[in-house]
Amino acid sequence: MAQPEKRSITIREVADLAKVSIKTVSRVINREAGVSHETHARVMDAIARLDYRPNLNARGLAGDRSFLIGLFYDNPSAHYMSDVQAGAVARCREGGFHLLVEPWDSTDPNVGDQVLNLISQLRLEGVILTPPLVDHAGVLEALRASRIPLVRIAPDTDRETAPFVYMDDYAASRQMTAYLISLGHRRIGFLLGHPDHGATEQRYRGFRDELAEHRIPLDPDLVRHGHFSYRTGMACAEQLLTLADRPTAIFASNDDMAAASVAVAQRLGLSVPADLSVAGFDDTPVARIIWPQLTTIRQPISRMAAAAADLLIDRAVRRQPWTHPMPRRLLEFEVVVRESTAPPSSVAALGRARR
Amino acid sequence: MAQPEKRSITIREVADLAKVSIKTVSRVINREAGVSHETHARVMDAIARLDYRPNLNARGLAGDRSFLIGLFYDNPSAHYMSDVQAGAVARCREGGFHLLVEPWDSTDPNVGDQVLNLISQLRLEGVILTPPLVDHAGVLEALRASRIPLVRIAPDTDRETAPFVYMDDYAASRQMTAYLISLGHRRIGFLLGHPDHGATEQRYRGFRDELAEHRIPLDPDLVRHGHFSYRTGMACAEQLLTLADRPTAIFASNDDMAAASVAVAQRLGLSVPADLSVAGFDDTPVARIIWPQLTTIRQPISRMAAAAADLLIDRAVRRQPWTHPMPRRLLEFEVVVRESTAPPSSVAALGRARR
DNA sequence: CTGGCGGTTGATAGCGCTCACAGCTATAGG
DNA sequence: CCTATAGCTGTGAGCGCTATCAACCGCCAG
Repeated sequence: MAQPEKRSITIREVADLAKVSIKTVSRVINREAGVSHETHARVMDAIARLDYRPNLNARGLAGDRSFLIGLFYDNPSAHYMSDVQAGAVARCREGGFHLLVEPWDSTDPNVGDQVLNLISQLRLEGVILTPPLVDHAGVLEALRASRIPLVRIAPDTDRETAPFVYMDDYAASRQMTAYLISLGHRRIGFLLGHPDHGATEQRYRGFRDELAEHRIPLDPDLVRHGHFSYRTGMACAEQLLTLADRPTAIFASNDDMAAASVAVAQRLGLSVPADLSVAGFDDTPVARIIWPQLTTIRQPISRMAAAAADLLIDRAVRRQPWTHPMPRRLLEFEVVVRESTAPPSSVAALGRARR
Repeated sequence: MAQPEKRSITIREVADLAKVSIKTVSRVINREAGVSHETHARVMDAIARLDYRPNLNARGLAGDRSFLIGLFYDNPSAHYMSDVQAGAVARCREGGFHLLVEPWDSTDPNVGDQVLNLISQLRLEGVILTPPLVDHAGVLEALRASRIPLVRIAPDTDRETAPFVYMDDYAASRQMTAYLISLGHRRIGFLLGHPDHGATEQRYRGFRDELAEHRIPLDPDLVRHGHFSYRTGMACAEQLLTLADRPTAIFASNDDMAAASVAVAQRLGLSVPADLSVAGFDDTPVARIIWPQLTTIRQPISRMAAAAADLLIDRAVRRQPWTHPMPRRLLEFEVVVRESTAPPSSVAALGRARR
């Protein structure tokens, strides 16, 4: 069965139709200056009439480009990655770029090599790195060796060497802590996240400093080490809630652990938020799925990713390396108050008594 | 600051070092037959010594290929997409391909055009389509017009025109229904999914047919229309559970609605599973995050995606169109029994009485 | 009238690879 | 001895685009 060979339109045909040289068409495609208004219009018309789409492979080969940006990750959170991806893809599309997603196994000792291989084959024009891969020494080194433009999302270490985008975990944590204190809580439990994750320390510091600011002593019994997972959250919450002098509120480093705390509380016959307030961090879908819905911090995940893509595209288009100091972008978080927090029952009782 | 210009190794340098022509190197790279063992070894050695990585742009331009497979979606479920992506990426990497993810807005009337544009620019070698985009007429038509190889995941309509991978929603639904019946449930509520989604009908049919098989009459009051969302799930569950003669079990078309049912039940003071059994569908992370954990159906999502990538890569490598009948792959689901289901209290009481 | 200059356009040489086809060598067959 | 065949390797022409640099057209200053 003979296929009607589907040769696609090339730049030459456009040039012929517009009665210009291919170079001029190329100029128009690449938005170069120095094309007269009239010629530009004629070329655009020809492009539209022929439904011409420039071949990216050819553009890439001739110009040593690829119009591809890589999103590298090893984050197990589907929600986080889907937000990142949405933000990055949207921005790429506006800029005429495409997103190539590549998961990496950060425990694989050869991951640096594999990264190098990918990059030199595909000629990626930039790479976005997400936590926790963003702090992986091997990957970072491979990326630097290949001199590929790189933007990091919420990095923890080595912040001077490459541009990054971030939010202020520390400030967010302080703000949430301040909110719990303003409700009247004094005994607040804190659930730490995974020790390898940079945000863990930031969030804890924010909590501690805000307590100190209010001259509330930090009870070490009320601080537990989880790993951001639901399972570890349950264990921590159980320890906290079976304490003789249990906390009136729990601030968990992420929503999964907060959700676990709610579940444990309910199983122990405690009502949330009447007997226990629970606050999370991240505003993942879980926060709205459980009942009561979680008070939490909304991270600007997709906006961070968009900003990262933005930096990369800008650099690729200008074709100029970044200069020191490396650009960075700070994006705003938001404290989202829902149903899982309320004044502690003692205060509430006081309130009722006063009436 | 003068950059030491980083020219990369080309096929010519490999050829020189191996003392062969570039064509022979090309043969080795492409695993073509007809290269003597000795020559092959010499070339491989040169490649390794120079750390040569073929330029994909050049390979693509010369051979009219791209080594790129597109994953097109408009599925709002992060978990679903992340599973799909994981399966597809893994398979692509094994085959030397790369995954380009492209979300589309299926409500945009121009989506067909945009798809066409992307494809002709990037020369994708194949596209994987996920639900519900998989049944979008405009996208499907654009894809067919561009004659690009296409594999659909769990399509509903038009199943003859392109290869697809799927699981048997109908059988899964019957099996879950049978399980509930085997526990002793007779009044079982059913929560329908989104009417546009092909699986909705399949799952409902499975439920109905299994009831019929056991000669259990279908009470129309016990069937409610949700839209796969937590919110609609709550509304439906509320209606069901405030019925005078409420069901002893609810089978929800997906986990979100099942989770909502659990939440509503608990708010109404019903204990799950003692007073109400709840079963879900999909085995999303939610199923394990809520308490009690959901009995549900595990979809082979990432294996479906891997199978889809597999078909595409195989076709790209063979460079032969598929022949009728189009290939299809059926993958196995799994009923995952957790804590949200148990015999109805009447039966349990009976059980206790019998002891 | 000449030279110079900004604005615009075109001719041509690759980019690094694959493909069609030609050429070479060694062995087998007539 | 010549030709046929098979196995392996090389030659040269592009793929569709961008980059370099030259050419051209006014127009103005000297």
